Amino acid sequence: MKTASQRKKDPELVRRTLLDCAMRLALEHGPAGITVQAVAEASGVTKGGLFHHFPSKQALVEGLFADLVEKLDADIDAAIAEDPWPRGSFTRAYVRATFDDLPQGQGNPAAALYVSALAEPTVLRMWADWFTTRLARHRATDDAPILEIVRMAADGAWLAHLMREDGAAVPDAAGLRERLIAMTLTD
Amino acid sequence: MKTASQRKKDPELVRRTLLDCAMRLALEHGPAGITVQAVAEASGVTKGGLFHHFPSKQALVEGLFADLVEKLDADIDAAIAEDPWPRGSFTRAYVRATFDDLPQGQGNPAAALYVSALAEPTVLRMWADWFTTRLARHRATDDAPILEIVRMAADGAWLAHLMREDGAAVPDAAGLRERLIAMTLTD
DNA sequence: TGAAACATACCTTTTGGTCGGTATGTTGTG
DNA sequence: CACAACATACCGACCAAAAGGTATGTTTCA
Repeated sequence: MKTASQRKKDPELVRRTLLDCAMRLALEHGPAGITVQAVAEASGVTKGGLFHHFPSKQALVEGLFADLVEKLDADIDAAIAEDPWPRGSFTRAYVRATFDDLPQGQGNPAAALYVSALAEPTVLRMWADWFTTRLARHRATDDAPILEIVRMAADGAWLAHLMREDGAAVPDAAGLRERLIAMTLTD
Repeated sequence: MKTASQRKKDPELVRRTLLDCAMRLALEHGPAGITVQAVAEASGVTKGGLFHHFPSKQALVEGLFADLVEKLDADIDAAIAEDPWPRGSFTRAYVRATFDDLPQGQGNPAAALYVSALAEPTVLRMWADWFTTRLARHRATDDAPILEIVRMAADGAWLAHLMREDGAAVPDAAGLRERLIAMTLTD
């Protein structure tokens, strides 16, 4: 059986390319930058090709969102698994997942998450649902008000990162990260 | 001289109505909801009328942003004036301005600020400029890392508020507010 | 009366989306 | 193994609607 990369047509790769380009466009030009034309063109595919993979633009945005959430989920779970201290483990993982993606040159999944969510009201509700679900799961270890503040500060961090049009990282992001993590341990 | 409210035609009021409706639409349907057609219609004015007040859509969004920033500036300055303690006074004012607008039924200026900024890249830069300017002005009193964290947490607060499609307030927003303000004083 | 404050009508481009066709695979059958 | 039969992946042209914007009226106030 040939691997996907050896075949001439590789729909899985095209799909991923479409999602990647959609994310790039969202980060570069805001939510309005996600147009089927632009995404298809950037992916080297025609509009018809795009609509073969995603039945509508909303499905595309939802697919992008699902993709990013999946990655975020994996990152968080991995970070929790490595954390020996139960209390605040989810909050620390959330902070780590947010900041680790931050300085990467062109791709900031956490920021793209919000940008895509703001593009479609449907996705905004999906985002809210993910949050409440995940919070409920870790209520036993991450219910303290201080931890909530830390998580909100992490959100504010990539928001600040969004405002820098040049890819310049937030000054002393690493120090900020450590400080936030430390706040989850002094409880 | 008649006051504005007594005259039949009141361009100043129309202008404000346009900006208010633009904000409402941005909060309800995201950045994409702010179209000249929708804004004009919601304001009881035709497109031509809107283009009389704002030469372009970008000018409208920039006007909305300027309006919100002006209000935010006033709120912050007022809060600082009432604050007897210099250290962290700006951060406390920022927290207060953010949270006081939060539970209001339909208008959340802080959230609208970001939503409008995301609509046009130009406005995003204006937003960043305002932030750096304001930060530079209060560097003497609000430069501590803890204060930065508090401000970022405030940003995260209205972000959480954005996700609740129903106007329901964030649970225990008041408690959160007090806790954040307390954090600026334990330095 | 003349300038400001609007309305009406129209234009261009872009938007998301459809539809028929074609090339490329995959699968079943002798 | 070969070859039909089918399914998948994609292209290209077209479409109706909505987008932002303009040009020319008509009304209202000072």
